[in-house]
Amino acid sequence: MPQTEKRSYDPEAPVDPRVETLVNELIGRVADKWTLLVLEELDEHGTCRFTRLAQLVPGISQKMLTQTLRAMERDGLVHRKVHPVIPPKVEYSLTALGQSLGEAFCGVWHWAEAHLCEVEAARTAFDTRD
Amino acid sequence: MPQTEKRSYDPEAPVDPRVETLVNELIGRVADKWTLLVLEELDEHGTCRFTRLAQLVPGISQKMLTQTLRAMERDGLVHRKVHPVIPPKVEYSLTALGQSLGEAFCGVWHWAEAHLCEVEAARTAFDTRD
DNA sequence: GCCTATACTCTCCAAAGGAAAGTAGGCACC
DNA sequence: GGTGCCTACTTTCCTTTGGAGAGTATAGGC
Repeated sequence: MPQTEKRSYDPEAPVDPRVETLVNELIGRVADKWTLLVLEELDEHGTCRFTRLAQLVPGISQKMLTQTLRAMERDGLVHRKVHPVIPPKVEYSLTALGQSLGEAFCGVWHWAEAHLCEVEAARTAFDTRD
Repeated sequence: MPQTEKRSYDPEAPVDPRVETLVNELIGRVADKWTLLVLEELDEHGTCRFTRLAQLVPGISQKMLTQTLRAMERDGLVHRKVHPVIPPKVEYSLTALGQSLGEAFCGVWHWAEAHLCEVEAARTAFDTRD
């Protein structure tokens, strides 16, 4: 079966190559393991503080959490609210843009839940075959 | 505004923590920059050979292309057809599972195209503010 | 004076990733 | 018969990224 259509959206797209490059860069930036996991926890739990997020995201190091949050803030995905108190209090929350990305990734979570067994079956088949 | 619902799908989910862990692992595996880019090119161009993919995916090294394709094959996302001829000929194509993942990521491509300008604006704002 | 709590920041080391050269093996050309 | 080509990888070497754990600054409580 050949491709019936190139993509399921935007069928008449000639797509400017510069735009395609930029989109590829953005995907490379945003399709990061930690970004995705942080996005999900913020989407699920709402506003969170640093240490809460560190507990929620399984296996992330403090360094990566800081870096990921900074990058997401730079991209306009999260809002960082600093309360100037002692001890320091910083709250992170999703912006509207971040929430829209979360919704866009919804389909992927769905897919992962739905096809978990298939993937595992494919893995064991691959491992035993070789 | 508090969270009106925890996720936009599966509102009554208590979600087995073991499943959640597995899903997280799978997301971490699949939400990789190179996996995503390879998936898109295979989705867009259909069956491709190794060197063709290397040209299509901007900036990938041969080692990463090999590793990514192997991992995707192991996960049942791509099919690897070897023609025993000289010079060697190997064709890669998406399986049904791979195509379903491509469709799931559709929303993310959509999002990236739609919000590119917002992200760039947020970046320049962040960079000049600091 | 000392301890605590918080959000980082720094240092050191291991793992991942990129560039470029090497490999296998039949085939065409000289 | 030797040389080089073609493709899909490997291998090697080196840079960058990422993780573990300790350190920093600050003010209030004991």
